[in-house]
Amino acid sequence: MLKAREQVSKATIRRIPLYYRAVQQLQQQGVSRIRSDKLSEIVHIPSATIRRDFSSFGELGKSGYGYEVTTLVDAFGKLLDVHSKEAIILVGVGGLGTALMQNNFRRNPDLNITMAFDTDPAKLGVVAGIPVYSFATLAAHLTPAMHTAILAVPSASQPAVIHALEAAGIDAILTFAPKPVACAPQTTIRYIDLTSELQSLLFTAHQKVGHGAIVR
Amino acid sequence: MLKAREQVSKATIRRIPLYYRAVQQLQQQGVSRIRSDKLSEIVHIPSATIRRDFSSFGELGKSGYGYEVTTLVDAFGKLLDVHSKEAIILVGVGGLGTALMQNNFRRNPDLNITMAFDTDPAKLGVVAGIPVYSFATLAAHLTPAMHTAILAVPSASQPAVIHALEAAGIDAILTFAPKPVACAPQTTIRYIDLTSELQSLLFTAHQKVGHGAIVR
DNA sequence: AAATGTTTGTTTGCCCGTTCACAAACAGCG
DNA sequence: CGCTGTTTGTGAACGGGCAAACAAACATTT
Ligand SMILES: NC(=O)c1ccc[n+]([C@@H]2O[C@H](COP(=O)([O-])OP(=O)(O)OC[C@H]3O[C@@H](n4cnc5c(N)ncnc54)[C@H](O)[C@@H]3O)[C@@H](O)[C@H]2O)c1
Ligand SMILES: NC(=O)c1ccc[n+]([C@@H]2O[C@H](COP(=O)([O-])OP(=O)(O)OC[C@H]3O[C@@H](n4cnc5c(N)ncnc54)[C@H](O)[C@@H]3O)[C@@H](O)[C@H]2O)c1
Repeated sequence: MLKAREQVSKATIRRIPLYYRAVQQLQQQGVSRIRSDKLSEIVHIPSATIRRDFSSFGELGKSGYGYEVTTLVDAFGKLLDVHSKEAIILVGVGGLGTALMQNNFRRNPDLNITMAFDTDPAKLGVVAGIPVYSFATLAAHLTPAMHTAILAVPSASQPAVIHALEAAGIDAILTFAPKPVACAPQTTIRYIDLTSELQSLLFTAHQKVGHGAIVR
Repeated sequence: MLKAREQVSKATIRRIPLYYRAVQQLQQQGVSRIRSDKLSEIVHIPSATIRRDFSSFGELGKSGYGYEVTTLVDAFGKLLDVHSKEAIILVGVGGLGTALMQNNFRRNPDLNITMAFDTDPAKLGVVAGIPVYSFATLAAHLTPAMHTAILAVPSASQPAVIHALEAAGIDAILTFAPKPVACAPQTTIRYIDLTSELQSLLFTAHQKVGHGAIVR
């Protein structure tokens, strides 16, 4: 059973999606049970860490046996709230935004970009089956059930866009523009900073004398 | 002066690009000196952390005065090896790959995608001024100076692609396909897992009762 | 030149996350 | 049913990074 809301560490939270993806794949392959050391080889995470992570959600496994795959799929699916579909909006239908719309997390039925917005009139219309509206009509198109936005706008536009999104009720934002923005207390922003990732990767790769590494 | 290669923590390394971007911007704005507490407001990193990070590269600042902006720009530029241009190759000219080529880190003159590869004959040619070659001709086009690759291929193709890249002398890889791959010891792989980022963002946003957060 | 005020670099303690290692719990089997 | 072998869940030790706080170092002012 799932534990009552205790305290799930941030590091663990970031690994849940990896676990979920792995056990889903196992289920599709017809594997019905899995041991922590075997799962470790698949996800490249130490088995001790896996067991500690899993135990923070309750007693999911059985000693001397392992974990029932369906138990894990159910548990993580519940945690990630897979069955209540997330209606995600996208702002900025440029190169990156278009790629995201075409892909649209198609492997994950719960994640769905349902509409997009742009200021450039040339971008309005339909892309990959998803409507693109004028950014000026943001408030008119949002429903109260929409909490989540992906941003692929230029850095310079970002503060104004975030401000408008917060006013429209969005409180979870994933953005590709690295400009730090002061946000409202209830808002969570995650930055994906591709340039920084590449630069720090190059730094570690150059600096490295010793052994190889997989960096997350 | 820059310290002899001591020990730079991984957490610090990930922040160098942020610092570099910030001080570059300050320089462009004509600001000639900056204090750690003022810089803190710009990059949203505590001033104590900033000073500790900076001090790991030597004594860059002056007490009772702050930091000379040009000193910082020089120091971080040297650290990130900004003046030796990195020739980066891209594999997988799909939606994401095309977006990366069009952008091509244009703000950073040192980062340059110089050629791309794909298996689909329809993708070959030139995109955004960058030649796209058949993936079968990878070895023929690479020069010994090329260490770095960005991957935007489907997860299923990834292991084979990484294997071929390693054989061709690539040892730093940034990839968007989340499938974990066992790599050679000298290779560094950084995964950008957009689906995981989004899912764990949703988890934290839902779980949150208290105050807002910026998550990196 | 001395006095004052400011800001750095670093020392210290703390917290979070990882890893080790083992007792307890269970499966499998005779 | 008892015995053996296996694997979990977790207490304990460890390590790394963060934040507070302060002495030393420098700028500035008188
Ligand atoms: N594509 C890359 O390789 C890459 C790499 C690093 C960082 N990024 C960052 O990702 C973001 C998007 O990149 P891109 O390549 O798609 O850029 P892009 O220029 O192709 O697209 C930006 C889009 O945002 C729209 N836009 C501008 N202001 C807007 C506003 N106020 N409201 C709504 N829409 C607005 C533009 O009309 C355009 O369609 C940028 O911040 C960029 O710095 C991209
Ligand atoms: N675009 C997104 O929103 C998004 C989101 C999450 C994850 N991803 C991941 O990023 C990666 C790329 O995404 P995309 O949307 O650009 O996919 P895409 O299907 O548009 O492009 C993939 C490209 O790789 C090429 N390719 C396939 N096998 C190859 C091989 N062996 N060697 C060289 N090239 C090969 C294909 O011809 C195609 O051009 C995928 O792994 C995807 O899972 C993308």
